[in-house]
Order: sequence, then structure tokens, then C-alpha cells
Amino acid sequence: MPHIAPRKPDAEKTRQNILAVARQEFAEHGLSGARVDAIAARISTTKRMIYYYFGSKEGLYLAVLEQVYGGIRGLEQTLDLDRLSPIEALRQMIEFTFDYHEQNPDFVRLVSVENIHHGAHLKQSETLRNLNSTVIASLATILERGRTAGLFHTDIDAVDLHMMISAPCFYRVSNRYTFGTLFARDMGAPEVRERHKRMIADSIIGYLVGCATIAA
Amino acid sequence: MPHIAPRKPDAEKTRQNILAVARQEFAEHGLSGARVDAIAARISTTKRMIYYYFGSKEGLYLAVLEQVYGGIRGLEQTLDLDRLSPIEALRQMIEFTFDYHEQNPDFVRLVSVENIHHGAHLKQSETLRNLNSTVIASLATILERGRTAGLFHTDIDAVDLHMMISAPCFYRVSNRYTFGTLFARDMGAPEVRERHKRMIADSIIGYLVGCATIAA
Amino acid sequence: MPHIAPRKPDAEKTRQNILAVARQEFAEHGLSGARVDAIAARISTTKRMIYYYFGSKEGLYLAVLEQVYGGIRGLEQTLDLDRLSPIEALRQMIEFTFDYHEQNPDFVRLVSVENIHHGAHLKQSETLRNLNSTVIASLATILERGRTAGLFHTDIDAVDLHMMISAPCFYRVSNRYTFGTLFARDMGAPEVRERHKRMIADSIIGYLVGCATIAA
Amino acid sequence: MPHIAPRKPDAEKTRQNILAVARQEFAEHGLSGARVDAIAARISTTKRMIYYYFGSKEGLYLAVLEQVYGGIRGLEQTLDLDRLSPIEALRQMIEFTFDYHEQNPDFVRLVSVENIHHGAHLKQSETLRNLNSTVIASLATILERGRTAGLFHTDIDAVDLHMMISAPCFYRVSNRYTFGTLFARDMGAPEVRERHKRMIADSIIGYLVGCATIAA
DNA sequence: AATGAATGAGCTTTCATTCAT
DNA sequence: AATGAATGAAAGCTCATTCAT
Repeated sequence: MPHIAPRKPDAEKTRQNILAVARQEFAEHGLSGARVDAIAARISTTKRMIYYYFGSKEGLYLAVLEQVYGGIRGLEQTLDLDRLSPIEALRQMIEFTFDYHEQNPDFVRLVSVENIHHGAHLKQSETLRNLNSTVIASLATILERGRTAGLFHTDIDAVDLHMMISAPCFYRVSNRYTFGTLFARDMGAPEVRERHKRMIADSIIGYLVGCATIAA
Repeated sequence: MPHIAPRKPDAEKTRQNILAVARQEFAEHGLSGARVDAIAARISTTKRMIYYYFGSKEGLYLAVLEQVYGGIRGLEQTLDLDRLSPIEALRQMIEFTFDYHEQNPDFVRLVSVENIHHGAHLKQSETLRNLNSTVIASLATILERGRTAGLFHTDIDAVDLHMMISAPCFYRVSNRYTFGTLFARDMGAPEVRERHKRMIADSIIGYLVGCATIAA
Repeated sequence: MPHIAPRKPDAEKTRQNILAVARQEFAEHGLSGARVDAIAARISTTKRMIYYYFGSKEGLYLAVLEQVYGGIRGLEQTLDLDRLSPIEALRQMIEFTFDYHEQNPDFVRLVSVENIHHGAHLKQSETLRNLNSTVIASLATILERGRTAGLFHTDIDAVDLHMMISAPCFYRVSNRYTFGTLFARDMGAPEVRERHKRMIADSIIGYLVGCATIAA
Repeated sequence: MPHIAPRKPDAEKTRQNILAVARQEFAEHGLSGARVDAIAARISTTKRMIYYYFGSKEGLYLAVLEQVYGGIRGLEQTLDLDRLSPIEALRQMIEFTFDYHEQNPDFVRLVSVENIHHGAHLKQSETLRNLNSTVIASLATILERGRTAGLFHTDIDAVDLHMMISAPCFYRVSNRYTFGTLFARDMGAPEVRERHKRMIADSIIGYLVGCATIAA
């Protein structure tokens, strides 16, 4: 097993190289469908190195999952929403989420794959379980500021709000193929994308502002 | 005397038996993860019959997909929404969609699996491509009635509305494991379920009714 | 998995063919040292058949062990010792044991191998655990007859007697290489063999008859 | 100042550390079954040192074999049998052999392993081939003294006598698992051990004293 | 003298599938 | 129409070993 701390540049490079190729393979074919041979065939070192660095196909998959979840969490923290009004901040958050899913279909696919496996690897990885999503804290702050300012009238907690935001952003990408085929809608088309982004933001902000109660 | 049945009762029974077991296996493990041997081990006849009736693993998967998509489409038609007010009809539609996903996780998982495979089988199957979803027609009728009645002020087409409805209903089930683990929320809990159902319906209806424009 | 009962002649032949080759390979190289590929290379069918018939390398090894233990037990029953005097019967038993080990070095090696593995497979196999060795019953009968006739004066039970007989017969074959090399004695030479056979028989019979007590 | 030690204390210590762990591993799993990685995992230095000091897995095995054979030969020389009567000396020799096997199952297992490999390494090692077993000389002396004293009447040479002694002592330990399982006899139990020790000594001494000829 | 990093070759096993009747 | 027997191809993984300093 390789040590963690003092790694040669090349070793780290090889590791990252494997990881990048593996992410594509797992995103493309799922955990069961991915082939270790296929990953090996696309990197400069041999298949043996995959086992040297990651121990097993599942170990590699786990590393990919950790990397990929780390990506979105890292970006979320750079948003700096406090200087915006609650509604602007919320819209910013929604648009970031929308764009991230749109631009990272691999992330979406890998999360889908992990759910097919009952989230077993996510549960198993301490790193992943401890990914204290900053998004919930950010949303909680927005909600509080909005309520204090008398702007939000709907009773919803940060986790449910996160779900309301994530669901359509995720679904547009995850179900692109079946939805697109059945209803002849190209989710990737720029005008569709912009329309959906507005639609999602408007509906959620409107819901929080609270006219929904009138409609009910 | 009805001579319609094209297959012997026993043959049809065997077919259905295989299909039911296969649905579970494919929903549980995905297309690549499913094992023909595992299906064979759980049916009353032999493995050879799977190939006899369905030709290949993919053929069987396709049959499962067709059966499963047929299920939701069939139910959608029984709703009889015309006697309800547009808002009531819409709420009914949303709640039906919510409940169907909640009660048919296999359907949700199989659609996820099919998306991992880029919807290749759905595209390939004429039966599935022709599943002219009645849901779009139903939603179009509701939209039209609501606009005529001056109730809906938001410009949205039936397909996008369908997406807005399906996304949260689907996501709650498809991403149950990762979302549940990361945010410690049990999507299956009855009170969560009822809250989500209300939340989803309220936000969409509120969006259509149109206060969202104020919020923007 | 193949059914047990109605097997085609060819199938049974293939099975026996694999078994025979596997016995040689396991006897020659042990369980860990044996190569499934090496077995496959020497039979007319493919390696795949080994797994078809025996499930795993260990399953095959177990089958070999069962076959090989069955062999000696089957022969033991054909001895018909009751018509001989107790001493003659005992000598017959010893000589049979001696000859069997001498002529079946594979059996000896496989038992050695199994002991290296702590008898794990023997314990695990009901078939083998139930191999109620008839040899113990035979020896018990001889002992009883000899004592009733006033011929045997030494207090020893059938199991210990069996050990006294087996030990030298087994050791001569199992340790042939190290003993032969260290002490420059060719255990396989005919005159050595005959001398040893007499030596072993004489010492055990002498011990039972009882003069040993005088010597002590 | 003693400049004899050819290696640094640390180096020698490392060597001995590796050797001790390797003996356990080879005794436990055999030559093919032993894993270099498993040995490495249990030593204080790295796996690389195994190759540095011993060249190869086989080189390490050979070193273990030499160490282990050296052990019993060294002890045999400390017996000082000349001051005892021939019969007493013989009994002493038998009991020593019995106890040594009983207390050093690793030795027994390694000899079994080496025999599975046709004694190839023993033959190959000059050190081992030159291990001029003092046991044969000791036994020859006892035999001569016993015959001169008119105590032993059986015609047997020292090597065959050594076999008669070693066989049951070795077998009890080497075949402990299979024999124990098949005949439900716990070879390790203290009362069994003592009974066997007496049994073996009595039978061999009795045989030499010569009443066996009467029984024949 | 000592060692961390890397690896080619080959291992057991699994998989969907087809042969042959 | 129905099926038991058989299988080619490739999968994930492990092994003792050596490179390079």
C-alpha cells in the first residue's frame, strides 16, 4: 500500500490520471458496467497500478465518489452570498446549483449510480459522511435573513429547500435521455436551458415569498 | 370462444414469472449488475427459458422496461380530471404523480438505470417511443382550462410543467439514499412524505397562478 | 450446476477424467501449488468444465479427497479376516495397510496436504466425516478374538492400534524424500520394502502378544 | 575485542526476525501457500528486506529449513546416553524424539511440506545434506552395546531403527488433523500423549529385545 | 547498506450465451 | 415447443519480484 504523505510528483500525477479516467468510465457505465481493463487501456501506466493505488475496483469507485462530491462542496463555499439581499442570494444559489449540474453531468450520473447501489459506498466512507454540506448552512442563513426582513412567508426548513432546488436541477440532467426521448425535448438546447433556469428560480422564490398560500 | 390469447396459459405464466423476477433484479442491480443466473435461480423454470422467450439479457431488460412504462401510463388515463376545477385537477395530477413514484421505487430505479445507458433501449423500442404519454395531453387541457378561466397567469407549456411535477417526485425516490445519508432526512417517513407532497403541489400551483412574477 | 442422478455417459466420463488429472495435480503440488490451468491443459475439455462440474478449485480438491479416501475404505472391507487366526488376521491387516500406502503414494501425499490445511476440508465434508472407517471395527474384532484366545496380553484399543499400524506405513511413503536423502536409504527398493514390511508386522504383533512388558 | 560477528547486530536481528516470521508462515501454509506479503506484514522492516537478505521466496524457505533442521540436530547431541544402560539409553532416545515432535509441530509441518516438494530443497542445500545426523551414530552405539550385553536379539540397523522411532512420533503430529477427525481422538490430550509415548517406547524396545520372533 | 515505488505475468473465477436434441 | 449440457471470452485480482536511488 502506498503511503499518503510524501508522494513523488509522478506518483501523484499517475493517481490523478487514473482517477480522472475512472470518473469517466464509472460515470459512463456505472459501477458494475465499468471495466478495470477499459480504464487501464486509457492511461499510460498499467492496470496493475490501479490495484496498487486503490486496492480494488470498489476502492477506485469510492475515490472517484469522494473527489466528485468534494468538487461541488468546494465551489459552494466560494459563493459569498451575504452581501446580497435574501432574494438575490437565493436566486444566486439556485442558479449556481443549476449551472453546476448542467456543466457536470458526470457528477449527476455518479450520484445516480450510487443511489442504484443504495448509497452503500457513501455510507461506508467517513470522508463522505463528514462532508458537512455548507449548502444547508448557507440556505439556513438566507431563510433567516429573508424571514427577518419580512420577505419570506413560507414555513420550510433548509434541507427541504435544498431538495426543492436540487430536484429539478438534477432531474433535468439525470433523466435527460428518457425525458428527452419520450417528450421530444432537448434539455441541452441553450434556450431550453435558460428558460428552465428562470422557471426553477421563479417557482421556488415565489413559493418562499408566499403567494402559494393564496393559490392553495 | 375466445381464440385471442396467442400463447398457452402456461407459457404466458412462465413469461410473466420471468418478467416479474427480472424487474426486481434489474431494478436492484441495474442492467450491467443484474445476473441472468440470479434471475434463473428465482424462477420456477430453467435459465434456458429466459433465452427462449426473450432472446438475450438485453431483450429481457427491454421487456421489463416496456412493462414498467406501460404501468404508469395505464394508470394516468384513469384519473378523469375533467370534472374538477383546473386547480383541483392540477393538484390531483401532482398528487397522483407523487404517490406513484413513492409506491413504485422499481419504476424510478429502472428509469435511472435506463438513463445511465443513455436511453438507448427506450429509443430502440418502437413500443416505448410510441407510448404517447397521455399525461402531456391531460396537462395541456388543464393549462388551457386554467388560462381560459383566468386562473393561471404563468407562461409554461405542458412538457415543462410535466418536468416541474416529475422532477421532485422522482428525485425524492431516486436520490433517497444519497440525500438521506448526507442530510439525515428519512424520505420514507410518513410525515416527511405528506409534507413534501403538499410542498410540491403548493409550489407548482402557486407558480402557475402567477405570484412568482411579483417575486422576481 | 449439474444434476447428480441422470448423467450422460460422456458427462460422467468427463467428470472422472477431470478428477483423475486433478488427483495427480493436487498430489504433486498440494492445494495451493496446484494450478487449475495445469489440470485443464491435460484434459480434453476446457478449464471452464472444471468450474461447471466442481464449482471451484476447492470443490475439486474436496471431490478428489472424497474419491481417494473412498478408495482405501472400499478395499479394507474386502479383506475377509474372520476365517484367519487373530495373529494371522492382524498380519494380514498390517500387510494390506503397508501395501496400500506403498502402492498409492498419491493417497499419502493428499492426506499430508490435507493435514497442512488443518484437515479443514475433511471436517467440512459430511461424506468424509461419515467415512466410518471399517478398519477400526475390523481391528476391534481381531483384538477381541486374540484376547479371548489368550494370545494378546497388551492393553491397547483399536484406534491406537490403527495408529501404530498406519504410522510407519504412512511415514515410509510421506517422508521418503527427506528421510531417503538424509540417511541414504532408498525406501522404494524391493528388498528394503520387504524388510520393512516384516519389521513393522513383527514389532506390532510382538507388542500385542505382550513380551514388551518383560522388556520394560 | 571479538570481531567474529560478520553482520551488524541490527542486520542480524532483522534477519532473525524475518526468519522467525517466515518459519511460521511456511509451516502454516506450505511453500506455495505462504505469502511473501503476509510475512512482510508481520516484520518490523519492509518487504524489500526479505529480498535483500534472502534473494527470493525459495531462498527464504531454504533458510528456514536449515534453521529448523539445525534445531533438532543440535539438541540430539546434548543427550549424553553413554552413561545409561542400552535399554535405558534407547528409551531416552525414543522419549526425546517423541517430545521434540510433540513440542515442535512447525518442524513436523515443514518436513511434510518439504516432502510434498520431493525434498528438492534439502537435496539442493549442501548445508542440509551435510547435516550428518548424529542420531544414527548414537543409535548404532546403543545397538552395539545392547547386542554385546546380550540384551538385543533382533537384527535391525540404526537407520531402520531410527525410522521405527521417528514414524509414530512424526505421524502423531503430522496427521493429527485427519486422524483426529476421522477417529475422534485428540492427539494433544495429556493422557493420550503419555499413553502413546509409553506405547511407542515399549513396542520398539520389546521388538529389539526380541520376543517378537516368538510371535512371528 | 538499505529501501520506497512500481510491475509483468498469471491466477481463479464469472458471465451471457449456444449447442444439440 | 421446450430444455439439459456445455462453453468462449473476459473479468477482477494476486503474486513474487525488480527498478532506481
